[in-house]
Amino acid sequence: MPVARPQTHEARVIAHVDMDCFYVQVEQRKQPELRGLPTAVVQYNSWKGGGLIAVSYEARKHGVKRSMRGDEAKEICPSIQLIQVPVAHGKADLNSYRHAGSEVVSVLARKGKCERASIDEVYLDLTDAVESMLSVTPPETLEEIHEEALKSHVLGINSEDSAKENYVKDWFCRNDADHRDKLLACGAIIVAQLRMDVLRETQFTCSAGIAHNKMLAKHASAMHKPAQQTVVPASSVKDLLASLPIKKMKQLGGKLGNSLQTDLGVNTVGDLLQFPEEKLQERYGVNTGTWLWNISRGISGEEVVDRLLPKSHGSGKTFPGPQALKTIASVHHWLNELCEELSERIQTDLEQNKRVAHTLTLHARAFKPSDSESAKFPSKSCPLRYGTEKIQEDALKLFESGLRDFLGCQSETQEGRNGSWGVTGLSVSASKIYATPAGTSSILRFFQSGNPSTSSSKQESDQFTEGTIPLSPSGSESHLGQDQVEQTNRASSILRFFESGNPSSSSSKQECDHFTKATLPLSPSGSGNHLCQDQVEQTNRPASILRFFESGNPSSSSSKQEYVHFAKATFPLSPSGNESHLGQDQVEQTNRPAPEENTRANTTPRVGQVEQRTQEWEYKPEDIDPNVIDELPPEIQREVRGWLRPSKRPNTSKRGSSIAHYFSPIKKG
DNA sequence: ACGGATTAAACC
DNA sequence: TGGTTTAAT
Repeated sequence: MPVARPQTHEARVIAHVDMDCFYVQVEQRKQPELRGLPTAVVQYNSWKGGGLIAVSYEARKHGVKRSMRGDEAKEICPSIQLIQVPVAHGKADLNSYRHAGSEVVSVLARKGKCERASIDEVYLDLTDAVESMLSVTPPETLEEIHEEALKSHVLGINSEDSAKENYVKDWFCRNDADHRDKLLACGAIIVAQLRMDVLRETQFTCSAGIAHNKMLAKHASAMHKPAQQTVVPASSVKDLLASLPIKKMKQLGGKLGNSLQTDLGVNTVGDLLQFPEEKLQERYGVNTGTWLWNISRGISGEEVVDRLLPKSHGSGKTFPGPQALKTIASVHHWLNELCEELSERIQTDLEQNKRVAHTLTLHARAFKPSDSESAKFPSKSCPLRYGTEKIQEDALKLFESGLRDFLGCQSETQEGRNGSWGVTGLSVSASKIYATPAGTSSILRFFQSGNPSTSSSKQESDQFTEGTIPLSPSGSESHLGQDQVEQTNRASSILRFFESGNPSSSSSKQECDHFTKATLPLSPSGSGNHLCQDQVEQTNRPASILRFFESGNPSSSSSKQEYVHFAKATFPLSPSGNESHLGQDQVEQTNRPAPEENTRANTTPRVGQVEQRTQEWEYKPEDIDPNVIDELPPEIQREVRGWLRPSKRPNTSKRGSSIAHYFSPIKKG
């Protein structure tokens, strides 16, 4: 499964950024009075208090863990605040978290290559940014390094707690430093800045790891949480891996890791070192064997790919035990719900990112009387046609087809109650998503209003566009009033401090602390600094990022507002200069390109829509299907002819026509 | 027959 | 290719 990749000769600087209990933070931003309290996000409140999917660090200290039931959590930690995941279409609705994740990506993508690894994690390749920093302002020339960077944990440097800052600073600024260490030091400074940017612009804290490859960075980011960062110098890799349990290594959490333990007696990554590459290869194959040999030495050539958007969208739901669906009608109902959500998501993707999905896939889990365990419900896929109704129709067809396969020649497969098959899980997903050509224009509008043929789908689509679903995080931060200007002025001193350049003067630092304390009371009682307190105890030195949340004096009643305004008002002041007045909606745009970054597209995407820098696919004029062009409205035909060529019509047995299918992507180059 | 809902990617 | 399997969060 893992694939060995050659390592590039040049030393890279890779960061892994991981949001701290992300869903909790999202909910706490919506409801700031929850900040500092033991909090968990829970879904499906009905049964045993629902299942926890995110737990705040305050709650973790009481032993609350993910995948616990709400009831258990209450027993262990009676004061815990349980927040329900929003529900839409009769199922958990993760849109607000997706959106928040996009906000974060928008900030982090400003330096170097950025890969969205999950809803709350990204990898960054900072090699270029570091190289240029090193050539202009290497750490030893900086007259001051920001506190947050100095709070980095650096693996392998020995230090006493009291003097640690100095150790880190010394490590950063050593003249005799290994070149690779200098690279990492710059990386740490850049990452600290990015994390502060994230906090300032989204109100979320995150943790990070900085190392020479993805694997090491990933491990590092988890070592000190929350709101801290960890550096892995090459010299400390060996010790780090020597004691790392094999199952904790990415890709080894499952069967392969088990096999390593039971078959080879390997319990730590270090234990792998004694096996010759050939032995590993003959047991696990060339690829996996080589990969294992490499990772045990901290070698991993896996590249950070520039991808800010997901490659597929899915919507699913389980129907455990007694809830199993036993009639076609009930399957039909839930399929419709799932398809509705999926349709909305791909529609949004189209509108915001100009991407078109090409494949619809249905997965199901089911049981039947006869052979009780082994048989699996087959996945089925087909060309994806835009429009909720079409998706619903196709998904049902796929299900029925799958059910026939599943039941074989078993007797009753028809309407109404049945023998006793039951469906315990359903999901639909959209994949093979390609960017449409950069040129926007009428073709997109055409897509956006659904399918050409049916007027009903157009209606639906319009309806949706008007906002049946909340696409922006409903929450405190979205309303920014007329007093924005005032706030902007007010925040200017903070900006100077936070803004990357030079946190030089000590006066500006003071100003910042003062401001922070005066305006950021997060808890009504005046004891709003639980998070910080906890951290102090735990680490004995609160990161300055945590202090951001500290509230010395919950002074004014308007303080909460001020806080929100602060966060909103400061971000648009990126050094780009062209700050026109933003409407309320556009305030949410956080990812304008930084000035020095010329590699970026010139669009200014919104949050929730994330800019793709590289156009991996393009459409060629030869791409049009002559059978279909006539179905297009005349004014569009001209345009389409410009950049499409005919493609084989997928699966002619499927009736109906999806415009999407007349676009066949051509690999660039 | 509860750790749910997603995502990704390798394999055949 | 589509469909299956593994894995991670």
